[in-house]
Amino acid sequence: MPTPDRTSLAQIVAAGTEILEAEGPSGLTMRAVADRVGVRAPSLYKRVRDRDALLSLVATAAVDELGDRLAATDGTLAGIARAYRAFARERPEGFRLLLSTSPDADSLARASAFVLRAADDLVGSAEALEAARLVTAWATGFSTMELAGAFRLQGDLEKAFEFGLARLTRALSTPD
Amino acid sequence: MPTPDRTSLAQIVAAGTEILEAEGPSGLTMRAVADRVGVRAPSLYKRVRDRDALLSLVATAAVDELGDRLAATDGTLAGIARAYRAFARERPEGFRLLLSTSPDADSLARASAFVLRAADDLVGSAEALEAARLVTAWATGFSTMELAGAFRLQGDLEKAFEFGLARLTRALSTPD
DNA sequence: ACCTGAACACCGTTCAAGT
DNA sequence: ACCTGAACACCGTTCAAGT
Repeated sequence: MPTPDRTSLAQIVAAGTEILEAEGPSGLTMRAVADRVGVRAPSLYKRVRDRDALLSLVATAAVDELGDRLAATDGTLAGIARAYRAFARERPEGFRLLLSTSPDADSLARASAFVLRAADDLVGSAEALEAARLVTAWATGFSTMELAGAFRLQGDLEKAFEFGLARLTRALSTPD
Repeated sequence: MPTPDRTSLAQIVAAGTEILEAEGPSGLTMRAVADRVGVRAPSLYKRVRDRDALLSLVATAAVDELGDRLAATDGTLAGIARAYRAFARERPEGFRLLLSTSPDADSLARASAFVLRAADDLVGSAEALEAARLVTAWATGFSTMELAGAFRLQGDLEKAFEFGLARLTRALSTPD
């Protein structure tokens, strides 16, 4: 005797995303997700293998959102870097999750492609990959440390970000 | 009637560090730590407020070890960056923990001072802080992404690291 | 075919009772 | 003064039983 579906995978991932951002990773329990979508915890296992798989899906959703934001920039390295940092500040838990969990490879590749294209425009194809990695690593580390409160020494964080961006852009646009 | 101490805070932190590196953060349970030091879990609460406090102590021990490694370099930005990455590769869980937990401020300041001094030698005191943040953010992001397996595109990671280091060093040694 | 209650093996943490 | 067993409120997950 079939039963009508009372939830869906998309609804579960959306609930997971909202709970993650509101309560942090430890608040993202199977029971909390189930509560939010209106079923009991065991029912989630019909759509998701286990909690780790749910975290991966939430991480993938975060990368997809990041990709959307990068797509909406002007396509320069500076625009991309600023959008990247803005995402980290507005979605701190999603940002941290995507660094600690492996999101879907295609979603990751899509977001990476924007950085790669911007790097290619600036330095040419021979060094595009290395240049993209330089900028991505810097923006990732800057955002990670900013979220962790690791910049304890005094000084203006905006200034530090723009300083880094200016120096990186100049370093990449000067050949050799 | 006093009882002889059966463990110590140092022993608990050391056990936590070993378990973290061997089993990951989810394996670092109060019962696992208690087992390793030879007491029952409730006894740990005589020396540590709760599991979060223990994680902070383990994170601080990791920063201290990082500080020791930075102290053993030649003091150039390149030497420091390579030692930083080596630490992340050899102590991946400790490295991740120190980014997600706030370690002791003094320990963090000590490790930061080596980077700040190297930056000062290269760019002078006016821009030393920004330059140190640029290099630290890059090394942090590079290591984070390397550990996360986020560099999925083909290409040599050693080459990407040395490319980044060379460009950063050049960008910082050229004034303006 | 999906949903549920009950159950299991784990957690972190508290606390009264021992020595 | 430290250590312990017992207990509590939580977890993730499984599974037989319902519809």
